[in-house]
Amino acid sequence: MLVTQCPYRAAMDVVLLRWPEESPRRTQLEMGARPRLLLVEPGEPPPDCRDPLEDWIRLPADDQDVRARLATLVTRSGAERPVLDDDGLLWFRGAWVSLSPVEQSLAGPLIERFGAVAGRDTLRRRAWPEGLPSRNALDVHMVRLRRRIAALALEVRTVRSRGYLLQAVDPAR
Amino acid sequence: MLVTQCPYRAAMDVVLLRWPEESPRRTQLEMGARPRLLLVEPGEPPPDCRDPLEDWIRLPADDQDVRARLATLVTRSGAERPVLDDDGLLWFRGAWVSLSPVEQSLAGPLIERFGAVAGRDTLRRRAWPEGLPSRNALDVHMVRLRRRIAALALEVRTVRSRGYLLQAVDPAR
DNA sequence: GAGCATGTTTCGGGGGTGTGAAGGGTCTCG
DNA sequence: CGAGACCCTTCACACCCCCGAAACATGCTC
Repeated sequence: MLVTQCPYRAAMDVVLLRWPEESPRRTQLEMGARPRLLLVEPGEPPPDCRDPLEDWIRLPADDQDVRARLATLVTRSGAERPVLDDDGLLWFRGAWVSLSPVEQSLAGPLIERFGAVAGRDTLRRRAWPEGLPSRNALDVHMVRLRRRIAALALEVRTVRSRGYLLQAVDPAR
Repeated sequence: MLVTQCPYRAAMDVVLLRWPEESPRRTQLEMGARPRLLLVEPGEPPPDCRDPLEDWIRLPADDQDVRARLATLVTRSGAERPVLDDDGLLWFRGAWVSLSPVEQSLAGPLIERFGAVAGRDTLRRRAWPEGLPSRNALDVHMVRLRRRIAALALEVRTVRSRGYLLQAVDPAR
């Protein structure tokens, strides 16, 4: 039996932490691309937030204000998808890798169905409309694509006898 | 040669507007991709900000808090770019190096497309409209340009069979 | 002459793609 | 329970082409 998972992309939970007390944890969360809201102690200078997945609010704060900022972070974290630009660069969270022509063809359907399964047939037809060159060409190119996108914290997971699924690497793991 | 001033690219101004009074203007600014900070009147519910170029703050607010949010928006909007001045000096983050004529021609397209790929053909035509002197003249000059701009923490990255991409060196690496 | 800008040659590294082969994991059928 | 079929992963290799970089040559300017 397969692991039953939420079939749509669940927005990631926002982590609340105190500023500046918990600053080490902030760095750690940034590495994992986890959305976070810094609660700034009265009198302390506010942090320098460059990451769109980070926000802060001055204490004491309105409850509705905190909720509004949390909602924004949830929206932003759930909306982020990889993008393949016209120059063959795959962008994700501000970083990029360059893809070879075949890899671009494969990445297309995977990105369109980001978080859901793209069938092997779909991928085959997109990369080789004239027919597959050899029996395992798709598999080999998938290995190569996997290795590349690992640098962006993306992964391709196999769904046996169905196809492949592109998703962000779970930072908790 | 006299350098009179640093030609910093003016960071795009952040527009301050009152919320919810000036809500029509907000839409207008969003269309124009202008960064903006909404000043939320006491008691009013905060806006739903999805755009990374938008932020809000509850009134009354600390002066340092407003400045911090403005600074964040400036950073996000004014992705700072290198500038090539009329004297052949390439400026970036307050420092400069001087470029030879050919290097200036090459730097032009790279700066215009800062962060994206500039095609080899584009670069060739810009530097040698009459035709490339030899097979790998472009490569050689690119090596020389690379060496120079390294002092500014800039780098040219190759995108194989497509062209070159100019970007700031990632300090995390 | 010293130093710089530019062009040219040459060697070598490494990417992009296809192919064969070995091997592991899972399911099914006897 | 074991054998085999099926699906997928991974490695190693071959081939071609793109590009990097050093070294050298030439001409120009101060």
